[in-house]
Amino acid sequence: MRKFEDSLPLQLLKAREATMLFFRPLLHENSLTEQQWRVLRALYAYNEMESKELANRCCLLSPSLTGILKRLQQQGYVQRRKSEEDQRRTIISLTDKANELFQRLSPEVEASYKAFIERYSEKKLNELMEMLKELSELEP
Amino acid sequence: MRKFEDSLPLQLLKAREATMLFFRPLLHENSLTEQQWRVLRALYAYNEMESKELANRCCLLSPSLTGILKRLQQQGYVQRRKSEEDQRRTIISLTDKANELFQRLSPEVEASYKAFIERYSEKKLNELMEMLKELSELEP
DNA sequence: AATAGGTAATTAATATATTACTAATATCAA
DNA sequence: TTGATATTAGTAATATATTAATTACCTATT
Repeated sequence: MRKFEDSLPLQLLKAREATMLFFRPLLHENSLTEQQWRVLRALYAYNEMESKELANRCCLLSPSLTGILKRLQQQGYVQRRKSEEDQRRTIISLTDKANELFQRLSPEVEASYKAFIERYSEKKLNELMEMLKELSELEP
Repeated sequence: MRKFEDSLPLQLLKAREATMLFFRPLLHENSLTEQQWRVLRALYAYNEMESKELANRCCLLSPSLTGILKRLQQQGYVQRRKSEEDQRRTIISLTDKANELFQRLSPEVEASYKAFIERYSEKKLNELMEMLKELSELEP
């Protein structure tokens, strides 16, 4: 059988862990989890979204998202409202407080990204991103 | 700021998710979680290991590993013993039952791997693995 | 021998992941 | 319009992730 270290899922996990070492301290300083930041970032990029679309974009399952949103709402970062057309749907958006947080943090996140690129190389990053995107779209 | 979808951690997550679609059904049929299988696989490859080394190889933190081992032990798949030289260390090994499970499953896992390669291409997989391994070794 | 400092594993507390299930609403065919 | 079916969000239960704190043991120094 394939060697243990030659498992693609394991290497994807390790690569992600190594990458997050560049960003985690910054998030941690601001009392944000990875997932919370992912949600804030998606909402900032798309203004507002239904819960389901948000989950898809953030690669989260809806029970996870429910809890994440509950805590983000408690901290005053997001608000929910029901869709007019379809009462099943919830629409999520950022508060002003969240927009301020985002604008304060985003330059630092970009700086971390820059530090990452200096260690890894921009060319390799672009190649890697291409391969990952192709892989993401694969279906069994 | 960088586009939301151009986040490397997000793409690593999505790529891993897409990859796991090829393997998860098989594990699920056998009532194993990803993490449990990762631990079994590492122990099969290295015969026995201290808890700390096992955690490192599997990319798990020790509190997670504690719970995973507890459940694997309850199901009769692993056994623990204290190290003779250093009473702080625990040495983990597979039971016969686990070795049998592993030998029964590994051909099916390899078959899933083959199915994956047919959809993604072996050449790309090798290139991707190289880039991931290099990334894994990166330090901030 | 006694103590200070370090390490390995675990526990505690909280956040998230995963699967199964439920409640409410929407859609569509009969 | 009703009744079967599908969809969305959420709940419940269990497994794992994460950080902090604890316990037991080791090591070196005094």
